[in-house]
Amino acid sequence: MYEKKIPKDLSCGLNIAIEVIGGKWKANLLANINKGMKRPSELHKSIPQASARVLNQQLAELEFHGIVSKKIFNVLPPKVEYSLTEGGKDVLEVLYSMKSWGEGYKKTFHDIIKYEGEIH
Amino acid sequence: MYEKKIPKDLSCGLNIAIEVIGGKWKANLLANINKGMKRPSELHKSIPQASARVLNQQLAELEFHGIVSKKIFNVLPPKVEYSLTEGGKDVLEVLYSMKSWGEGYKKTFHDIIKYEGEIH
DNA sequence: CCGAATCCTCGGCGATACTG
DNA sequence: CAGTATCGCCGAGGATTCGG
Repeated sequence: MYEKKIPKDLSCGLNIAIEVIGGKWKANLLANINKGMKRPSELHKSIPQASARVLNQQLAELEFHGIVSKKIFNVLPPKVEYSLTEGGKDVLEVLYSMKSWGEGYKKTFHDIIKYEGEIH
Repeated sequence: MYEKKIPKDLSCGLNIAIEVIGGKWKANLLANINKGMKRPSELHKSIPQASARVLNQQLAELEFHGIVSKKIFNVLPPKVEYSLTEGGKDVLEVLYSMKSWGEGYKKTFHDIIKYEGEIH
């Protein structure tokens, strides 16, 4: 279910990082979980661009990789909460690094995107 | 050519980082360029899992976003070299962060993958 | 060697409906 | 509310060809 068809060189730490947190929405999910949004419906609200189904898949992979843990409450209506594992908290450093760079790059980026809009 | 269909919230630095360097092979390309592999054929050899065409697309996006610059030599046979721009060098910090985390996570990761192989 | 153009395949993802 | 199953579309990306 979680097999990747493309055999990357997984002896390199960079590739492992890409594999584990490089998914389309994984960094966002982790950031939101860290902010305290733990339930699937909350996460979906904060990332409406992706369907609940896809977010579930990404969360399942994160859980499989040991980055988040899933707690299921047997109540009605059902309740599920995700949280970062101890090991998962280490990836926050990576997220901070990405966010920090992105903030600094924001102006340049938006200038480029604006230009792109004009030539279209 | 470079438009993204999915409108993310681009006011967040994290999303910008994902947008610019989150492509499937971009981090690898940047790492290899930084290592001194500058020609398309070299890059393709170092990342044989992706076709030359796809690598070209990713490089074009990196160039469009101002992370790498492309130098074309008008000689026969043709010669092209990519290099990091001044601004592009800043992303190396992010790559280091990812690689560092990945190295630390390597053992756990491979244990999980191994287990996955067994249950298949 | 570089890369544009073409064709074609395949799987990611949305939509919907259903169960617990 | 959470999660699975099914269907169908669309586009990313591989393979190939050609031109410079």
